[in-house]
Amino acid sequence: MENSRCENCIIRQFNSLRAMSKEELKKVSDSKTTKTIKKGEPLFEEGEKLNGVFCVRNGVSKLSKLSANGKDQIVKLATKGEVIGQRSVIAEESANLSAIAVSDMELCFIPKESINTTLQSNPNFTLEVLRHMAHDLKEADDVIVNMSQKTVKQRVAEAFLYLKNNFGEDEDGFLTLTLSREDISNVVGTATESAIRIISEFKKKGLIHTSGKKIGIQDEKKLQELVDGF
Amino acid sequence: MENSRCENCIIRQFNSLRAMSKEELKKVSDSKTTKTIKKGEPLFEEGEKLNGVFCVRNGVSKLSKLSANGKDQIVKLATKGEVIGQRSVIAEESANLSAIAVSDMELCFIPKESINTTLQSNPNFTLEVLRHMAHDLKEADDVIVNMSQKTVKQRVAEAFLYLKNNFGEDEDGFLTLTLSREDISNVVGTATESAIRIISEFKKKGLIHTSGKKIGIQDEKKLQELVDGF
DNA sequence: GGCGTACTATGACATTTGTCAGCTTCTTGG
DNA sequence: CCAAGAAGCTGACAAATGTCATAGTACGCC
Repeated sequence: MENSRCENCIIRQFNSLRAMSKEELKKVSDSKTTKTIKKGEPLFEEGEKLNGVFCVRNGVSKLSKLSANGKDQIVKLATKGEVIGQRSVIAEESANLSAIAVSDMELCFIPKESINTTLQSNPNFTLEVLRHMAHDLKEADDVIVNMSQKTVKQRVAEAFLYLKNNFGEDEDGFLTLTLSREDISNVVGTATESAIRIISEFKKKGLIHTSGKKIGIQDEKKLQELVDGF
Repeated sequence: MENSRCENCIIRQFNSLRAMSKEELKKVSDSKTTKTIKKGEPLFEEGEKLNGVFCVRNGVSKLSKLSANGKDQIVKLATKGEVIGQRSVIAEESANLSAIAVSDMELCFIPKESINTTLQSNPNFTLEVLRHMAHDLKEADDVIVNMSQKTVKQRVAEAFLYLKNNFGEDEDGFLTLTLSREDISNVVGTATESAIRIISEFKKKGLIHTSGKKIGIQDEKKLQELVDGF
């Protein structure tokens, strides 16, 4: 694959790898491998030992955890530029979450040795990773509050706005990232039927429009008001 | 206060400060101040700019966030040995959560300059902080799953087991950390009345016993079964 | 082009949880 | 020691959400 040297990779600008030195990047680039993962296939599963991290070049992965009642809860959606699996590698634990592609993906796999060596020697890189993790932690705290204090309807509305802000819309005004109804319900933390019902309601009220699985936002303002509790 | 030099502080063994060098600790110790906070008083409030971090020597603080519906959600309980506020200092953001003492507290305030200097120069320290944050992030992810997939009853049961495992019991078999019913409901993410009702039910079923606000665990096994969904 | 499977949709109903109202019991300050 | 406010408790009811059943729809595969 051309242009596949980390030193030249634009993606890198968006994640902590930008704090690496030229030499460190060179080593990473030599040790990395490129992977293609099809929609629906796993990058890794909960409980698995990770031998490195994944840097997303293209596509989207859901990070989810199976709960006792047999339902998956999607904790995060990771996209272009994000690094997946760093938490487990840093804590030297097996994966707490499963990572499954929700669209075809292209990613680089970086062995943990490259990461660990740099973590121990380059404080700038470590600090950069730390800042990213601090950000993730804040987001996780916010999700906790939303989950426990907002209604399902509010969370569905919020999910749509999130999808628009983070993945954008296509030329026809539909959300670029199309999730199945089940995935939506797993993001929101509710039964699939409940999510579908709310989608129908939003459609009737003119807040969104749909075409097959695709969803488009029609009245962003009202959706936002709903999220904020009027 | 005697024995108040960081170099001699036992508390330090439990948190990332243990990765500091002798000289760094000396500087921290010279710049730190000791504070006493009474039960119910805030360490800081959501949105406030933090000029440093708090190292807990004694007592417990709740970290919570106010949601749009006017209810507090308690995201974490921090106790002896834990460092509060590091996320905000590292991300250079204002506090995302409020910290309020749930028992009388004794803590050290460490100005952010001491922290930031060490973060930039001592990779061991940075890595140690990173590991702690990775652990917090995992816990937060687990809370998200619990919040969205478990019933209120399961979460209440889990909260009691958590309180026992993390704060212990007194000689009479009551949980050492006594929370108000409202705080319990804010941990669990439910209405106060719902929490009270479930406490009554657990009492009737012989899972717990109470005396005033104090709660004691009677049948840990059954509580655990409840959490796991029978 | 049609068949089968998986996804979407909707109704009916059960269960869980929240809200409001009123009462009781602590706790605290004067 | 008493008064008053806060916290705990309970019932009745409403609202939100989950579950089960069933039917329609899309889509890949042969």
